[in-house]
Amino acid sequence: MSARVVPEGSRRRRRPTKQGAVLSERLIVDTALRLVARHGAEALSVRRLGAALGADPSALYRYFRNTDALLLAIADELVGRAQEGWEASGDWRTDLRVMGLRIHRSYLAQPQAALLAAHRTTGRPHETRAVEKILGILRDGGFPDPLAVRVYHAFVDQALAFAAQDAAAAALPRAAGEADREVWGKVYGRLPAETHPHIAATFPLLAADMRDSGYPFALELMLTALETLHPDATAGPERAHGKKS
Amino acid sequence: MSARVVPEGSRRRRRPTKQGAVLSERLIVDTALRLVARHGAEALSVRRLGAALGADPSALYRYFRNTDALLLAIADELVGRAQEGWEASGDWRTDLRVMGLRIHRSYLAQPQAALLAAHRTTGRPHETRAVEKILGILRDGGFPDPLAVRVYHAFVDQALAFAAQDAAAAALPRAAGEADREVWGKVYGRLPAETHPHIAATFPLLAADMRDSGYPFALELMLTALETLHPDATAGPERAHGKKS
DNA sequence: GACCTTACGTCAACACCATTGACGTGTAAA
DNA sequence: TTTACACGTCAATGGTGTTGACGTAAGGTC
Repeated sequence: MSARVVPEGSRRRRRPTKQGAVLSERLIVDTALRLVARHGAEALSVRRLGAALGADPSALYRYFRNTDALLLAIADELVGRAQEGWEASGDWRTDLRVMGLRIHRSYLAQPQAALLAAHRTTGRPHETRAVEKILGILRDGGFPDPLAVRVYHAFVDQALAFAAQDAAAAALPRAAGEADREVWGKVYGRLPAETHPHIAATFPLLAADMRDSGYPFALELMLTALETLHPDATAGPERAHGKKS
Repeated sequence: MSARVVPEGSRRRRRPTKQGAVLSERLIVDTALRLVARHGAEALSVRRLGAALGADPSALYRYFRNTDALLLAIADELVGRAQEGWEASGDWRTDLRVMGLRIHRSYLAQPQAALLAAHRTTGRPHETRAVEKILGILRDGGFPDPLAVRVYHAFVDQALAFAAQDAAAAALPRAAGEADREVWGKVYGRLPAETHPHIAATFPLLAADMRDSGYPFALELMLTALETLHPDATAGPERAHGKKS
């Protein structure tokens, strides 16, 4: 047994592999992300990652305790990427909308890792920074603390839940994903009006709508509702007052 | 190769296994659910399920083309359980609310299985019936078809996404789950106001709110927004100042 | 420049996984 | 009673994550 993993900070010996690669936590995470992006979620296995790195698969265990630890490292990277370059506009509607879509998009870019990350609380720097930002949008936007907190919770959970949901669809093995999509034509398209009148009546609309994620519309609905809950609900929309943060 | 699976309707020979079990689609799904409930999602493998049934693992392939088909059958069972005994009240707000909470609850009752199932489109009987019901609530409630379809999509995805999200938290290995919950006290509770002013200012509220699911509030927000979008919105609740989309 | 310690890449093995083709038994229909 | 074939079983294939043992070469020390 023994502790095979040496913490990244105290690494000193950097021995190249037989094929000449010099491994590092960073290189492994990046290679994994490239592998998934290029060949799909099911291509991410220890053996394949080893091959892509030009190293023996078991070498990875010198850097990560197990594949779970590797996926978490990848996930943390995603949280960071979602915030990269974001700046507050000062209008809470805009800021929430952009932040929600950013989270959703960034997770979708790496479905496999997203699935693992979306329901964990890591407490790592990227995550706390994101929490701080969203709370800031709401409090600076004029929501009183108790409401801001409830809204924060619903907003974040919804973004993460949809991200995971859509990521799961994207991470499905090719065959299973196609099967799911075919169900719409093969099953729902052929339900008779006698037994399923509502489906039969709206089928073309349904089939078209279900192709995309439901998140953008769900997000708009949430923003609409927040408009009515906001303390100055009577005031107009566009009013970028002084900002903060 | 060849078609090993005989459709459930036309089964005739029921030969007991060596250990005396008489297999059926129903028995297999029920056993799988029991297995998952008892030993966690990772205990669900063809081999273990075979053992639990008292049959050779490969016997399952006489009933399901592959493990994916089995998963879909499990998923549909959960959908069915969510609808059991439901009756329309005639008020679309009430009906949507009840339906959403039912789905959420039914999935949470089997967190491990829910995780495997919440992301799939099965096209099976229970699922189509649920789709028909929800579409019916919206169309009978007065939403015009194009809007009804969009709302249906957002509503269902929201319910399933939150269900999966909360199921995931409930299904986490005990150690990992506790670790995640501790993060709130150990990390978020100790962030200094200088670097994370918003978190520091609202921490007690945050820690309390994050203990429960965000779904009920998110669902209310969606219903509030739908009130605004509904054709006879003018009568609506107080401060819905003619927002349109 | 020689020596020592040990990090870390490699190898081989283990236990598990899903899936499939061939086989033969016993059931149910004729 | 006979016959056909449904379906449970067996064995094999090629995948997976993970680990213990091993040796080599890198880095620090003198």
